[in-house]
This record gives sequence, structure tokens and C-alpha cells, in this order.
Amino acid sequence: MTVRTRYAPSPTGDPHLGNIRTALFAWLLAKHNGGQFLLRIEDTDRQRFVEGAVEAQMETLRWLGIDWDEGPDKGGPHAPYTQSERLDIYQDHAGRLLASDWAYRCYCSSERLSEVRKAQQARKEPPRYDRHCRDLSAKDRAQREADGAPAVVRFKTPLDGETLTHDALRGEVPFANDTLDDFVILKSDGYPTYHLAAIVDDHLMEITHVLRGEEWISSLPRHVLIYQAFGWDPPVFAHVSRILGSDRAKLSKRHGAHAALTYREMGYLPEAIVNFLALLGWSLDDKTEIIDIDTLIGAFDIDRLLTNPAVFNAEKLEWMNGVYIRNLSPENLAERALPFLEGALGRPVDAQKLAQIAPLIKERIKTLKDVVEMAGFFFTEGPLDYEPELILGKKSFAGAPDRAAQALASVIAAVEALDDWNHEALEGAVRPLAEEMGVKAGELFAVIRVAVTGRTAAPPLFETMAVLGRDLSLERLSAARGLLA
RNA sequence: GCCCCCGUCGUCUAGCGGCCCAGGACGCCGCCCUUUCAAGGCGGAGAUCGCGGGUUCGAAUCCCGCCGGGGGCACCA
Repeated sequence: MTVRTRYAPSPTGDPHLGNIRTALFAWLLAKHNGGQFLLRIEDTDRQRFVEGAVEAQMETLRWLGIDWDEGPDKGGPHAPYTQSERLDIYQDHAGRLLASDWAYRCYCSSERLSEVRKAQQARKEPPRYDRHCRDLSAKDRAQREADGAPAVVRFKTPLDGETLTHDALRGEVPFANDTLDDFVILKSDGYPTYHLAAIVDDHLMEITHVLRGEEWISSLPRHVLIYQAFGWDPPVFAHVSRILGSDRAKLSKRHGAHAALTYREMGYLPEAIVNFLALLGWSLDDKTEIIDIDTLIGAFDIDRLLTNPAVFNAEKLEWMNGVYIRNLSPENLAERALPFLEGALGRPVDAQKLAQIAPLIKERIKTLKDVVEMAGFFFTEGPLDYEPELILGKKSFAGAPDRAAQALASVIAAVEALDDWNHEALEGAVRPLAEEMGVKAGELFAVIRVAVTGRTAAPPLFETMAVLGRDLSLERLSAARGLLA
């Protein structure tokens, strides 16, 4: 049997890392088994629908390389893949349950329902539907229908016995039926609830493995009951744990980013995000951290999924992103970093020049966005903007602007005389100067560094100057000397 | 209130009865390399395996109880 999994978000907002990790696991499971992965939109709550949310879901998946074989945008043998376009299917299935006496119409008003709940809570009883309409007489029922009373369809949960559920990660979990109530499967507006829609669709779409958040575990017996009522075989269920914030609370905006796409804006590589997410609740072995996508697909195994919640470790993600950046070719790094630089500069940047700089900065940046800080000075014309004190530093030249200015003059003279403007020649010309001045080479370099980069921490000095070119380097050196005079 | 899930270094994790007085990774601290910052190399601190009972020659690993954390109990998903 072909493995078929799905990601079925509701379009109520931007997908966050937890959603995406579940999608990733489902996708990996399908890929590992040569099966299919599908995208289904569960928009059965018209109140909570958020404009653009469907597109955000798809954009996130595309960014991460999680592709789907069937979905709302590309169709497939079980189209449509948007639940609001499948209403007749759910209504038909609710009708079947009504016909087989597995469901009944309920006319209770929401006012009555909340009063019942309130009373139950006051009596410290579990809040649940009191089954008021379950045993309505045929006469009463006919009367309500004749009155045109709005009605929902409720599932007729067995009053006793127990429902045995099975979770691939946790094993068998029995639920006593008397802890369950008669839940709504079709709302009065004709829309199905999750319980009906998800089960019907998973069956019709031939889903073999359902991976979803663990918040669904307590609904599992309801879902198993629905499968039984229809006489269908349930798929394999695996409930994935949550991702928590650093304070062990549910991941939210308070923990910085939680929408997956904001990591793209922050300069994270999709392959790093995928690798990192895969390792939250799953592991390859006892030591491997960096795992490319093909290895991930080849090794992914549902049995190695963990059931305990994982705290999101932003520092580790940052480290991992750095690893992936360092493994990028100069051209690739340049291509990916380009938008960030252009965005910050507000003008186009030469990709080739960036590629030339890439080797100098790749082990110094953790995110693509860091190029702005680390390499921005390569792309600005003329002198830089910095405090003159920065040039003097905290060592030999501290409080001695005259000496620093003199040193810069010597450097300018030595460097001006060079025939070839490359880093070996530059270093050959400048390094001996330090000894003549009686300062350590590093201290002299520090002065030059600030002059040409405007920063105390920068890529290797002479390689930087080589890329900067003769004119710009000399211009900045002179400007720095002028600043000290 | 009822039901369910979870509990190994700060964090992500390995472990599925002896290889573990618990291994790897991030972070942290040293040292080395070095023109700065990184990267890299080496080393270090860091876990009474939530607690208490059992079972066993032997338990992080199996069983029971407790505690702690989380989730669910909607005409939301």
C-alpha cells in the first residue's frame, strides 16, 4: 500500500514552526516510503478565516522545499482539496450517519447549551452536552422540524463500554465512552466540524498515516468511533508533541519569531530550518547533527519520534545556520545574500562582487542578514562614518592622534608606491612599517582597519583592501588621517 | 471537576536490563592558532536519569504510587 500523508492547516493565520515541523515529519514519512504528500485546507470555520492565510501556508512550504503531490492549487484525484468546497460531501456523510442511527439532529440553542455547561461546572461536573435531543420522540422531532428550528447533527456516542485507540508513538490508549459526549459533526450553517470533515477526507483521500499535534489526542476516541460508524479502517495515527518557548510555555510571539516565514526575513536558510526542525523530537543517531535532506528522507523513521515536548533553542538554530552558510559556494552565498544587502542599501548590488567577498565573510556571519553589517562597507562609496576615537583604539595609539595620523601617512606613502594592488603586496608593504614605528603589527593594522572598514571587527585586512581597490582604500585612509588632524 | 499525555546536563538529544558512577550537540569557561572578529583544534565545568517504593544477581531502561509540567472537555481547528 502506498503511504499517503497530509498537512491540513486551517487558514487562520501564518504557519508557525510547530505546524511546519508536523508537516515536515508527514512529508518525510511519505518521501521515505515513496508515497504521496498532500495539502488540504481545513476552512470550515468561516469566522476564523484569515485573508491570505492559505497563500502563507503554501509559501512557507515552498520556501522550505516541502512539496505536495495533490492540493488546492494543483488538484488531484480527490479534488477539491479545500473543505469549504466539499460541503455536499460532508452533508451526505452526516446523512448516512443519521440514517444508520449513529447521529441525530439536535435543536438546542446555544443559550441552553451554555446554561447547561454553567450548571455542570457549578456542580463540579465535567462540562458536556446533556443529550437533551438524543431521545426526542418522533412527534417532538417532527414538530421542531415543522417549526423550522435550526439544528446541528450530533454523533451518537455509545453510553458505556470503552473505545480503544491506537497511537503509533504511544501504543494503545483506551477511553471510557462515558467520558465522551455527543459531539457536533455538522453545524447549523451546514458546515461540518473538524471531527467529521477530517475523518471523511482522510478516508476519501486514502490517507494512510495521520500526523498531527498532540492536542488532538483527546479527540482520538471520537475519530475512531466515526470510523467504526462508517465501517472504515482508520489510518495510523501519530500525535506529535509541541514545540515550547524558552520559558516552557507554548511558542508565541513573545519568544521572538514564531511564524516560520519570519525566519526567512531574518536570514535563515531553508535547509538549516528543515535540519533543525527535524532534530526537534527526532534524531538520526547519537551524534549526527548536520543532515542533508536526502539523508533525512532516507533515514526518517516514525519510530524515532519522541513524545515529549521540545523547547525551541534559538542559539542552536543560529549555529546550525552558520554551518550551512559556511558550506555554501561563494556564488551561492552571494546569490542568497543579495536581497538582504540590496534591501539595506536601497539599490542594486553587483552579484559578482559579492561572490568575490563571500569567502572573506562566510565564516563570520550566522545569518544572511549579517552581510549588511559584515560587508556593507564594501558597497558604499567614499569615506565612512565613524567616531575618530575608534581609530586610536585602546593601545599604543590611544590618546595619541598625532602619532596615528603620522602612521596613516606612512601607510599611505608605502601603499601608494605599490605596482600590484593585491593582499600579499599590501601586507609586504605595511607590516615592516610597524616595526619602524615601534608598535606591534596588530596595533597598526587596527588603525588601518577602522580607516578602511569603519569597524573594529572586520574581514582580513589586506584581502579587504585588495577587494576595495586602490582608489577607495587610499581615499578612506586619507579621510581618516584628515579626521585626526 | 473529569479524561489524557509528558518528565535524562540550562537547551536539543543518545539510551530501549549489564557496553552508562550516562554518550553527542548548542551555549558557557579555558588554552592553541591568529592582524581584529570569526571559523577551526584541544581541554573543562555541567545530569542525585522528577521523587518514593518494588521486580531483578543487576534499572535511566520493567511495574506501582506520588509530585511536577502540558493538553483536552465548543455549532474552533
